[in-house]
Amino acid sequence: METYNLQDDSYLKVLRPLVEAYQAIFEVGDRHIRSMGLTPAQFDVIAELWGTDGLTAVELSQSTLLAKASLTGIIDRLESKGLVERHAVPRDRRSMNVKLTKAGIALHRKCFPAQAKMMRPYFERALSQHDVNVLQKLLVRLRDSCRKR
Amino acid sequence: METYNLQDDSYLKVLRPLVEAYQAIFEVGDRHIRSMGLTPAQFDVIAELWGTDGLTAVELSQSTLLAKASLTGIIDRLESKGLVERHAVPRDRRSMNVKLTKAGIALHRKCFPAQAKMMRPYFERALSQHDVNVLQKLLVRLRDSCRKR
DNA sequence: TATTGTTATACTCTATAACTATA
DNA sequence: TATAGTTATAGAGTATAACAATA
Repeated sequence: METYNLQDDSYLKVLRPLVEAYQAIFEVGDRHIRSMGLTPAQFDVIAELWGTDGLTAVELSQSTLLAKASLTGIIDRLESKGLVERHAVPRDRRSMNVKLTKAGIALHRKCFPAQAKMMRPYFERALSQHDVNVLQKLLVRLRDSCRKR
Repeated sequence: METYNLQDDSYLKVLRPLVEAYQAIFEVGDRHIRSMGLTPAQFDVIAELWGTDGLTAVELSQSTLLAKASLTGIIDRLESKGLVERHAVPRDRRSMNVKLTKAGIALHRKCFPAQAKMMRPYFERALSQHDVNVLQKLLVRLRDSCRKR
C-alpha cells in the first residue's frame, strides 16, 4: 500500500491524536446533551445566549456561523421546549430578541456543572497538574497559529 | 454573572483550548472537503476504506459508529459519484464488499497531501520537535482515558 | 434601496423498525 | 433462529432563494 512519505512530519503526529482525543471527549459530551433531549446545535445556541440579555437572529447567526434561515428552525424547537423566548425589539420592529427563559437558564445551570463533573475524572486520571499546564500551553499556541492567516 | 467555581479545574483548562484548536484546524479541513463536493460523513467512509481491500457494511458501521441503515445512503451517494463500488462476496451472499474505485483512491491521494501541505506550516511555526513529542504523548493519554469506561 | 426574519424548497445525516435474502 | 443489507419513515441540521415588513 502506498504511503505519502510523511512519517517524519510533525503535523500528522499531532493531528491524529488531537482528532481522536476530541472525538473521544465529544462522544461523552454529546451523549449527555442528547440525554436532555437537546441536539448539539440547540445546545450551541443556548451556550451563546448564556450570559447575554438576549441576541438577535443576525447576532446568533454570526456567533454560530449558521445561516439565519437555519436558525429559525432551531429557535422554533427551543421555543417549543420552553427554553427560549422571542421578544419584539422596540427600536427596530424588524428584529427579534431571542432570550433564555428561566427554564433555559436552569437547564444550562444544571447541565454545565454536571458535564464538568462527569468529564473531570477522565482528565484527572490521565494528566498530572504539570501535564495540564504543558498541554494547555501547547494547545493554545497551536490554536493561535491555526487561527492566524 | 454567575460562575461555577471551576476555575481551579484542570478539566476546563485543557478542554477549551482543545476544542478551539480542533475547530480552528477543522474549519480549514472542512472547507477543503466540501470544496470537493463531499460531506464529512462521506469523507469519513473514504478514509476508513483507504488502505483496505474493501469492507462490509457491518465493518464500516463499527468503525464509523453509524447505524448500518444510515450507511446505505452514504454509500449510495459515494457510489453515484463513482468513488466506491459494491461487490458481491462469494463466501456469504448476504454481504457486500465496499471498495474504493480508482477515482476514490485518486481523490484521497489528491486530498490528503494537499491537506497536509496546507496545514503543515501552521503546526511547524507553533511547535518545536520537542513540543510535538510532548503534545502527542499527552493527547494519546487523554484520548485513551476518555475511551475507557 | 438595504436589512431582518420567515417561508419554501431541497439535500444530507441519523436513527429505529420492518423486511428480504441468506446462513 | 440469527445475520447482512435495504427500504420505509421520521426528525433534525444545513443551505439558497424568494418574500414581507420595516428601516
